[in-house]
Amino acid sequence: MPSLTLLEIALPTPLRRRFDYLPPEDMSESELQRLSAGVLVRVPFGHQEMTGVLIQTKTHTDQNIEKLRPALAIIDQTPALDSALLELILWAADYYQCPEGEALSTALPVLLRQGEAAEERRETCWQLTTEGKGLPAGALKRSPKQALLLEALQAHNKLSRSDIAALEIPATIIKTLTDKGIIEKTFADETTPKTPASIFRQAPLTLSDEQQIAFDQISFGQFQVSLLDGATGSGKTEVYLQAIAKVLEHGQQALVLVPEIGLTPQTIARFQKRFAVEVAALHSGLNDRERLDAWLHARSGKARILIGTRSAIFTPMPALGIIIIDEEHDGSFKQQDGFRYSARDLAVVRANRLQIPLILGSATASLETLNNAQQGRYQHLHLHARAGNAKPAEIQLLDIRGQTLTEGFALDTKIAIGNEIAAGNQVLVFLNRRGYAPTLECHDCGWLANCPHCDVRMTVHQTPRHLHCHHCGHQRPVPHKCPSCKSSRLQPLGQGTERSEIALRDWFPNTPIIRVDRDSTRNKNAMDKILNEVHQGEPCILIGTQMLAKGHHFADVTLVVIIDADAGLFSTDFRGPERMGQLLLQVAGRAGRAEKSGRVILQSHHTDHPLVQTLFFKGYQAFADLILQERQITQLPPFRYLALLRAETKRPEIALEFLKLARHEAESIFPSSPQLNYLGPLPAMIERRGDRFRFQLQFNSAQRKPLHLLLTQLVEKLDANALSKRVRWAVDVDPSEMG
DNA sequence: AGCACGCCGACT
DNA sequence: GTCGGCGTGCTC
Repeated sequence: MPSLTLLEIALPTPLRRRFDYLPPEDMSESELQRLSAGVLVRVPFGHQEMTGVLIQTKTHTDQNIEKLRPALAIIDQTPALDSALLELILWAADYYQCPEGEALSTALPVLLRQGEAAEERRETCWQLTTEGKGLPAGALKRSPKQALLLEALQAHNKLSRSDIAALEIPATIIKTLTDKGIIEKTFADETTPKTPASIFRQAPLTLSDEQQIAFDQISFGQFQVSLLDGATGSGKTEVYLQAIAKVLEHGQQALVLVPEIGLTPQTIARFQKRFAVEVAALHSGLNDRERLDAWLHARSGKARILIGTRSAIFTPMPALGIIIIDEEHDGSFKQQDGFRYSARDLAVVRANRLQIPLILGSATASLETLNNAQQGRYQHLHLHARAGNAKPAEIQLLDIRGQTLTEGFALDTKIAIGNEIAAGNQVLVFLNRRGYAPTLECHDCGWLANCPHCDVRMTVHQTPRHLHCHHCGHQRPVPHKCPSCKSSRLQPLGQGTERSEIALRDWFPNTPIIRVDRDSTRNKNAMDKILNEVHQGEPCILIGTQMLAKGHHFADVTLVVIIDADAGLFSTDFRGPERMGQLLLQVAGRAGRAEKSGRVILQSHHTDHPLVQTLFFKGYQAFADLILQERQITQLPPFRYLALLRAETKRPEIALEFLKLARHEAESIFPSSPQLNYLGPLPAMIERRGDRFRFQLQFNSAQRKPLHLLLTQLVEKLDANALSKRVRWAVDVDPSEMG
């Protein structure tokens, strides 16, 4: 008698264990033998049904065999995840102390999780119905667009959605003709992908000497991490493109990760213009079906290049030959909830396992990466020259201590903006705070508009006029009278982009003022419209948040104004100064990119602060070295390894009690020592958020290994404790935000 | 996490 | 009389 085969499955629950199932009832023994890890399985779970990932088949279970239920179905015989990727995800779940099932489900496209078959969709097309075919040429004359579509279909038999769009026929016409019974939906013919004669659509550029030297240092076919260090416009992208060309020539695939706001149609177009191979993109603008399609194309090898944001690091690519991470210092590579992984760090692991090169590009590399380069673990490649012979911008630190500011602008700043506009140039004003003003204050009693659910002030917004909490989303009307003293003298306090926009409009009534922040670009295509307008090159003033600093090129901007260079200098988060430096340099880099030379004005109350001085007069490397020295003294990353145990509850005592227990347990596993020590429980930076009180316990270790060991044992202990069920808690390994 | 079951307050 | 509040218990 053959021994019973059981399925060990990881399910998307926070429960840190796997579940055993009997095979589906209709499954034959031979089919069962062929099952491999990574296959998706539909199973009953409690009163629900869910999709899990098969980890292995086995013959023994520690459960009562009577309790096992049969799985419902194997979704697809071919594994959704190949074994290398499955192992990477399981490794990451362990490293980040995240339940396996949760990690696996973050890594899988939503549709697969919902039980959809992992099949490529055939493109929908439209064709003429029998009735439609009976229509004479030149019919439907009264509607030119309808006639055009009819004519096109008479000529081409089948047209896809994009074919029709290319004829400038709106989607409503498709619906009208479908309703009239003239056309009908069908599928595209199965096309065999044609192998392009050349991988190039456009010949590669000739590399500069510096680019060539950098490129020559990249070794293919083996594990190697390169920090490609060069300012915006120094030609990093050309090095990426040629490195990609190299792996494509070997029949391999390339994975490119970019920051969340960096994945614009222009970015994708840049790769498509160069290469004649299929380029797939994974970004937040896609719907679930489009995501699955891009994912499937990468997995089948049809797509040779995949460009994506953070989660694209988990895409199966059977012939991956290189990983490139652009703007590697960007915070969006670390997920901030659920499975708190760092795509950049996992890229190092993935590249190492596959023995392929990884390129980390940045002009303002993270201190972790810089330190790795200094220690010789990564090679450090430099690109100094700015493309097109552009001169570096001239930096002016404007000391605003004691100066009268109108709407946040010093008089000199205002004059400089006016001069630049008069000379026919464009100006960029950077203020990293959206809304009209950070809060509302009562001039008579000092009342401040606090959020009823969080320990933060509510931001005043002007259009539409309301108070908005940027932490929980709570909104309310702006009061006419002070709720505390009934005074009507309520005034907005501080400066936001909306307010600066209004002030600039008032001062420069004949110049277009273009605001760029999350509010002004909320609508689809809003950003494209803005970019088009700016690229016309007419004089204008751009005012916006960090959205302006990342990714977009404004060739005609000759003056960059930074309203408040001090934000971040004294932040509670130890990474504040590092982030400030990266952001300021990025903004400053927007000036003078073309023939025109640029100028940057930084308004600051701390022009003589050593970090500010170093950053602007000695450069980023010196600035980074200064911070690194500090980090070494204060025992912080990258010299030490951190983890946080975060806990939140509606009643503060419970979260606090939970963390006290956690600390006690931690002490009993590893007594606190200089090698591995504990801090807390402490209240989070914003103690109450969305009506929940938040606390955290900090772990600081000289090495990764003991910290990981401690966390694993601690989580197990906590999981077994009843208190843990009454608390929303999570471990954050290598946290990027300490709040 | 979901989702059930289970025992106490204000309303169609 | 019910609808529904969230406490707690379970999921192979």
